[in-house]
Amino acid sequence: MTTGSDETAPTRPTSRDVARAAGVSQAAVSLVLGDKWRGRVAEATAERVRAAARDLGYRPNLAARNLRLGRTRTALLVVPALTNEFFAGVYTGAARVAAEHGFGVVLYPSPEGTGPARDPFDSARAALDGVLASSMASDAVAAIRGDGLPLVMLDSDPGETPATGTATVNLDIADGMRQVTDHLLTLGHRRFLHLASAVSSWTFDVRAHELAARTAHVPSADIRTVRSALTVQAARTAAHAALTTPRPRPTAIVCDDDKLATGAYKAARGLGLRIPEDLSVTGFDDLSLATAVEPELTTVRLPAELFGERGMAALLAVLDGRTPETTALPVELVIRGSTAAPAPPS
Amino acid sequence: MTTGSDETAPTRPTSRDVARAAGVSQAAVSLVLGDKWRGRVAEATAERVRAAARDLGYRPNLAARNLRLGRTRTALLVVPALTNEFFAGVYTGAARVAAEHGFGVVLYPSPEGTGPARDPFDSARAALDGVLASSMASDAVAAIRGDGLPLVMLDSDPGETPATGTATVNLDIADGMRQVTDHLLTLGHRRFLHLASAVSSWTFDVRAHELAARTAHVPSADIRTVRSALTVQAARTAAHAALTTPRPRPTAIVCDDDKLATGAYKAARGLGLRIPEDLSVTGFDDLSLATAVEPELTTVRLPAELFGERGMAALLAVLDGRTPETTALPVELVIRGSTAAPAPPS
DNA sequence: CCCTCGACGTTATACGTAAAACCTAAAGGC
DNA sequence: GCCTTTAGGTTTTACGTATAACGTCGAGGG
Repeated sequence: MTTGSDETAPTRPTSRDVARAAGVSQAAVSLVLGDKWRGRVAEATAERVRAAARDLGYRPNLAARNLRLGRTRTALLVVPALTNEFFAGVYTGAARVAAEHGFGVVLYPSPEGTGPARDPFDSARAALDGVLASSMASDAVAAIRGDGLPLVMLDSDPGETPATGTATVNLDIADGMRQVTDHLLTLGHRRFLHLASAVSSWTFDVRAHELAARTAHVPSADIRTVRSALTVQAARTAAHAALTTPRPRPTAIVCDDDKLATGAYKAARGLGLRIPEDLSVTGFDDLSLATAVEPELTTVRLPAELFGERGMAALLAVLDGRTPETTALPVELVIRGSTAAPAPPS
Repeated sequence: MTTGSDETAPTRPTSRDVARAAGVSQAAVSLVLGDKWRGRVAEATAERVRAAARDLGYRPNLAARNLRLGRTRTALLVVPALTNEFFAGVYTGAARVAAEHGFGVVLYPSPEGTGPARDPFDSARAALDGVLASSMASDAVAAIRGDGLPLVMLDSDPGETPATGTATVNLDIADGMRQVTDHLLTLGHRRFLHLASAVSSWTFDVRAHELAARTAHVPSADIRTVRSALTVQAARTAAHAALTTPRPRPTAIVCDDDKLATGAYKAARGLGLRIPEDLSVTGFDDLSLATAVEPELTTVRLPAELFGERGMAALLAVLDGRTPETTALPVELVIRGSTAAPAPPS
């Protein structure tokens, strides 16, 4: 029924309404409310304007302001999944820095897995000034590149920075993996299973590369790799399959993130293996999951909020025409109960 | 250095540029690209326009469109925390329905805990048509109410629907809690610990009320309540404190959500209590955490995506001037390994 | 006494789009 | 032959804001 339309359309007041109420011109309202009235409008008049705005419940029309200014002071943060605590931290940091500069941050969780939806980015697109995107959400990023928006990639390959208006911010993933590998090597482990992410991106490629490089000059070191989707269930299945092949069983499972490690826990339990006596397990990210499982997980802590802060700072720099300096943020190995020396080959 | 400004400002092409390139008026471009050209523009001309738009890489200016149309086709989803898988599901459902109607959804994670930041909503505000808000993010909602935006509350008290342009969508939390309570009562439990959320909102109040109501007519039934922030660590501390008081130990812990239940697990383990032999534990939400812990958790599964779909449908109805019908969506008890009959009082 | 200058505003304009109102020419009806 | 209709567009306007450009009035200086 589109018939019943009330006549008193309660349309939101505009700056012109405020002007009428205060007995001034619309321009004066804009000056006062935009805090640019010093030496242009008398204090008494300004107060009258503010009072009128308050009375009418005036809220500026964002669309009009954005159109006039040619910018929106809004940035998009593209994340691979909403459930990831790590990206929650990234958001928090990014939002804080953005707010300090009068910017807002809007989230776009890239639809996972199910192939590229028809223009996966378009529906979420608010009017944006720039984009901060995780390298893990690569399918969504492609659509964004075409829009010519300033773009800062999170944890993408710093070597290739093709387009202008594009920058990269990184965590020192390589060093994190180095610390994990050295820790396990020092404990005496030689046979590794690498439970890797099925989605390929720089941040995961680095892990594999560093694990291989670090063990390359260790005699008798052996690495097997198995890939899995980034869920506990998928990891459990993948780990179970890998642990039941006839080959000599690995003494340590190195996982690309904590969810995968939790899957490894469940697979090990299912096979009657004790952690860490029969099998050491390491994770990556240090999510709350890492301390929820038993035993608590040895993993690599990432400075998520700082990462978000740096990313947003880089984006603001790009928007400002400056070139952001790019550094890799340090990460930290957290040793807990899931790693120990392997049982001697009896 | 704001001195170096390049002269070839690569400004985005407008519909007027497209018009020039295609040799038509700007209005014709708008008609063609807006798919309203049937019987108004010749097919050949339309094709010329589309080609020009493609060549120039034309993207319509959202701010201008929003201003012109007076609406943005964008809704805000206010969630209490980004890490919550439940709200990830809600988002997925809401985004799907929104997309079917040409709407986009933007997320606003209400800053948790640390008191109301200065206008917590303002910084994230894109130009919005309406808001979908969790009742758990109550502080942010207050700011939104003032803006006069159409608002649909998720899991808020359906009894009080004060403002116009406001509706409520609910899950049948009461029934979920009824099922939990009945399950435990049937197993023979009589002494309960209710590990409740420290943040108060309708969705949690219902749990407490139903637990009390359901056990009221059971002789010798006893309930103690302890509140905790919604994190594993806080829950562990709270549960530990409650389990070490001199009073007779409860045989079952009923938790307001799965995170709290995980905290209860850790507290129990720390005290040498076995689950479920010495202590039954129940959760709420059925997050992936529920199957990551050992033993897997008996909990209540919530139809998160359906909830998001219904919420967005209700918001779209309100925006359309219709009155959404309000129903409580069914929930389901999932019985796993964390509940069993209590040990006989030997 | 004229000119300048600062204080206090106002008027006018542009941002890019959508759509209502308008125009023109050719085809068709009677 | 004149009137109507229809296809195929164009001209114009409005959305609400920010700001550059422009007035105006009184005080003060020379």
